[in-house]
Amino acid sequence: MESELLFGEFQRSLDDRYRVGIPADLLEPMDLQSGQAVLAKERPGCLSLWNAGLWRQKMDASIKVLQGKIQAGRLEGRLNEVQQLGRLLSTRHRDVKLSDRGRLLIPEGFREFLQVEPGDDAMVIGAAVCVEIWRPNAWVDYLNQRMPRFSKLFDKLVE
Amino acid sequence: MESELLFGEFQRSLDDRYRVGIPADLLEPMDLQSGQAVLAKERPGCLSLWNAGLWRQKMDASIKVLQGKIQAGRLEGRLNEVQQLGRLLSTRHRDVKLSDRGRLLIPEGFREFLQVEPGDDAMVIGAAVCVEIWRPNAWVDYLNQRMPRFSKLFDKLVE
DNA sequence: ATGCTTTGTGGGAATTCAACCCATCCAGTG
DNA sequence: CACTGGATGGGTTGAATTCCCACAAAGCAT
Repeated sequence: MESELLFGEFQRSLDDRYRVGIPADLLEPMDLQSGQAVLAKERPGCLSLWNAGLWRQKMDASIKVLQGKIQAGRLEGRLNEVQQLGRLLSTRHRDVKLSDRGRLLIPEGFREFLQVEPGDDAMVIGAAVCVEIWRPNAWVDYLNQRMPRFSKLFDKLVE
Repeated sequence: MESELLFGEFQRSLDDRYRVGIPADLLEPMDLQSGQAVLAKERPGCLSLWNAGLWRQKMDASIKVLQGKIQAGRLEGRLNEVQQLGRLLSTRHRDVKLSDRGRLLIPEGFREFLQVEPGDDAMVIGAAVCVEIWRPNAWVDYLNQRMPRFSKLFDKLVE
């Protein structure tokens, strides 16, 4: 299904209406059907943009696991937690449609999460299976914290 | 495949457009196909430049493995980790193409990492399997710190 | 219902930046 | 002392990105 992995780091700026241009290098391999995509809240200062089909796969897999656990009675006493999870899942993502030349309008509710103002810069990052949009600050913080463990993670996934 | 090892230490200056000339003594043995190369962030103050083919041996092979695993669905439940790895891979290296007489344009994002301003000097070092570009400061610091252990390392690798 | 305001979309103009190419400068050499 | 090859600087072109404005759609108040 999805063949190409997404890589690359780009600096982009938001225009006065909270739009970012997604670079062609990342947009093409994403292979969006008429611009249909899913935008998700990843962590404060970071959003992720998914091919709608791939997102569905990802969600289905998680939901299947959850369903299995419920049926096995393993979450018996924790139904309220499941309910809470369901609630969070609802706000965590939203369908979006990229306009003409691959421009993404960051919707209300996601702007605050990303903590950006119109005109601010943003980093657009290829994250193998999706594209991420970072507040520059959050990005460098993340790198400083996470880069040291890079090779361990790399080995784990490749071996 | 690659036979010649790269050695030599050269001082070069960045012009006002962030270009460095790679000395012919290093460029020739690198044997780049139409200037195709890979630039990687080695450590703050140091970038490394690789023959694209050699880099592929080093890294792309692993990425192919990863890609294969994903397509086989073997990382279905671990997309998070793949995503995380992808992120880190994205900042770490970048395809570059050396222009006319082996001049390298240091791309946005690598300039800050190397901590250079236009017009600054840089050291261009043959590191056996690749060429490194150092901020002069970082280079002497590294030498001061590392040189004492040089002979031990030398013996270890040669014996 | 109508007009005003806010928000999203499209696209053109302006600007920035890298690729390309050539000119100059300098050192080493015959 | 002219010549050669490498290093550096700079102009021009062309593409990509940003800035900005006009238009459309939706929401709100009168």
